[in-house]
Amino acid sequence: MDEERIEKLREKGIAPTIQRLVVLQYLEESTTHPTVEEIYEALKGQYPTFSKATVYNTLQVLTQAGLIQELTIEKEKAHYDPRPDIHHHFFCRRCHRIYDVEIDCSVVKRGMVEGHKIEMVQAYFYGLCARCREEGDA
Amino acid sequence: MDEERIEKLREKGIAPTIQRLVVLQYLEESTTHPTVEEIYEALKGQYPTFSKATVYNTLQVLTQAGLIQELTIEKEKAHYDPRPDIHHHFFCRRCHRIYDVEIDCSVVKRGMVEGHKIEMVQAYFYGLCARCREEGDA
DNA sequence: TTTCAGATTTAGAACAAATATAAATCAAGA
DNA sequence: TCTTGATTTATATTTGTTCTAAATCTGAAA
Repeated sequence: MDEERIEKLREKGIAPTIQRLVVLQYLEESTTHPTVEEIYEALKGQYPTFSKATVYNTLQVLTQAGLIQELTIEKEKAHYDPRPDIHHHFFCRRCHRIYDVEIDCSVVKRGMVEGHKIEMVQAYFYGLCARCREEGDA
Repeated sequence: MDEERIEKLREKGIAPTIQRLVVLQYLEESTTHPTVEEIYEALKGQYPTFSKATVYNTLQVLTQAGLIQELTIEKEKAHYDPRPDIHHHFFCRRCHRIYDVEIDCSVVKRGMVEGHKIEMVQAYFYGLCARCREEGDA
């Protein structure tokens, strides 16, 4: 069950502690791009002594290892995405949902822009999502 | 001299106070995408009672009016760009300079992605800039 | 087993950017 | 000149994040 995740961490030289496995699992099973707060709130029930500092530590370790990625789509707080590969995101100003968005960008593929070497990309679209557009107006 | 800027603010219904004109002028004459701190430090000398709160207020007013734009390219602090139109940015991990980047993106032009209506776009490239690449290695 | 060393977790303090508040100041019209 | 509303200002507060140091865990060595 956790075997895959354990292996994933081991490959990156990260000790597969319970806390790390639990955070990674939660993130992998989520589709909402949760914040630290949301992850912490969701998990503290199951693991009484679970600390918010651990969530911060773990997300940093996983991000640096390239297993997940951090989104700064909201100025106030970071969101986390279980997919580490380059893809884009849409933020709905009405419902605040964050959607993955697949765009085939030649600049990204080339890995260069105006002489600068691209190592990472974050592209954020803001507006009204399909769901909210159907529901109400504005 | 300030006539243009005064007119710019008036058109948006913003009272052209000295503080606002000064912040806008500083931003328009800069190419570094400065932070609140940098703007405040640069201007407080000339205007003794100038307050950091005013910088925050002013940048918010100008951003909402669509006269400038806010960049969340660094997680810790916001940067400001005198150009309100959609264009992209490159952040150098070595020198921390922020470059404007012009990309002709069909998705942006279309104004839609996967059914979502795009109202704003922020695209950030991270890596090693041309200047730093020439200089040293890594 | 027991001991030890290093890594990890934890709680809480500290920090920094940003926002909120409330008083002071300013500007324009009556 | 007076009044009113907007703006600025200094300061307090909030909030997400990082830092710190003690506690805990884990695995290897004795």
